[in-house]
Amino acid sequence: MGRPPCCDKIGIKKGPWTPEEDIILVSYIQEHGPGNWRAVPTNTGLLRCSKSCRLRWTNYLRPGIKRGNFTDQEEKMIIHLQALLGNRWAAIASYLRQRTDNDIKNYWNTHLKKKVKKLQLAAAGCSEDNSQYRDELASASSQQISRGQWERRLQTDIHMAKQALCAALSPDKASILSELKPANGFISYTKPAVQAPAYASSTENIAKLLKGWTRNAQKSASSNSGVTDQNSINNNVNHIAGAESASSEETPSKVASNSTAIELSEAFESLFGFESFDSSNSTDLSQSVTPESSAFQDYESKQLLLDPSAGADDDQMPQLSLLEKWLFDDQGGKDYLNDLKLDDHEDTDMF
DNA sequence: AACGGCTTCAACCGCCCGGAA
DNA sequence: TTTCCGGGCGGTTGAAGCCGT
Repeated sequence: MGRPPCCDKIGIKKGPWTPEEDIILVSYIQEHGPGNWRAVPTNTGLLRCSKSCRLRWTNYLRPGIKRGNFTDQEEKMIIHLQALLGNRWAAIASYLRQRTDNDIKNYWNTHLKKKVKKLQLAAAGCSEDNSQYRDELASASSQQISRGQWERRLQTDIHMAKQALCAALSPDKASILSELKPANGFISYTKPAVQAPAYASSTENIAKLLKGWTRNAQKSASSNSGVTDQNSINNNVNHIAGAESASSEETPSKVASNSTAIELSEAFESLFGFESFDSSNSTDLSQSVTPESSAFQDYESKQLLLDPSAGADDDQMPQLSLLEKWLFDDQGGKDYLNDLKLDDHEDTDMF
């Protein structure tokens, strides 16, 4: 039998993506959802390999991506996480929901690596005034302490999160639970107000591209014969934007979920000692901190992309989200902690 | 204005892992 | 059990932009 290869390498285009390709890809994912990347080039006619499509989506077009201008908190977070996890960029990215692993990796390589090196020199006795990051460096570089502290905080905060979830799911909150559960059987922790900007950011990305592209196209109109129909593309973008705004409509279940989502997010927010990195999303659990919740959000995002009203058939859908399963599954939590447990530690005074 | 070195970051490459056949 | 493939990940590359001379 055997499946056909991922891409036949013949006629596969490489290099920068054009706005037209972006729109085709976004339109396709808008309709079918992310995943099954192998089918994307075939179904869209894009002369790209499936990997390239996936990367373009995950690193650039995916909704909710924040680009450039890393905040101090994000910087500190990355420094901490890099010290803790090493170059596991995907793991680090899962704690910074608006950043991609590629973005973080690039930022580390171009900015933070130098900065940390510089600060290590400073900490070693140079007179240069780097007080802003000196403490940061000290905690990040003293890994024996920080790892232990992190682990303890994780354990405590996971416990807090579990308590919050148990409280939310306890019988006397059954009504909340039932309201929490959207038609597809998944509990939505996502504040509805957040979805719209998330999708919008994708549109904005493309709009920005188009803006630049329009200018470039005037310069080199003859060089690219396949991208002359600006109106159709604009229409396409408008169509996408329209679909996005439609998907952002507040549903009763989502509105009902807000209070519990906030309650849960407070537990999660403490996970790393400071609040959500984007103040506009400070209570958005979907911006929260675990790889598991990341997976959950990806799934939820997919569901929304596929069909905002999808999943009316409860019987065919899992009753617990990945996040819930993780929170309820002690072993899973232990495994996760074991992953983080890089060495023994003696510190005891964190809590 | 022209040139060369430096920096940034999107995209590619190659490896690995898990699941399906 | 083995093989194959899709997807994910980290490392690397190279084009484009920036900056100093």
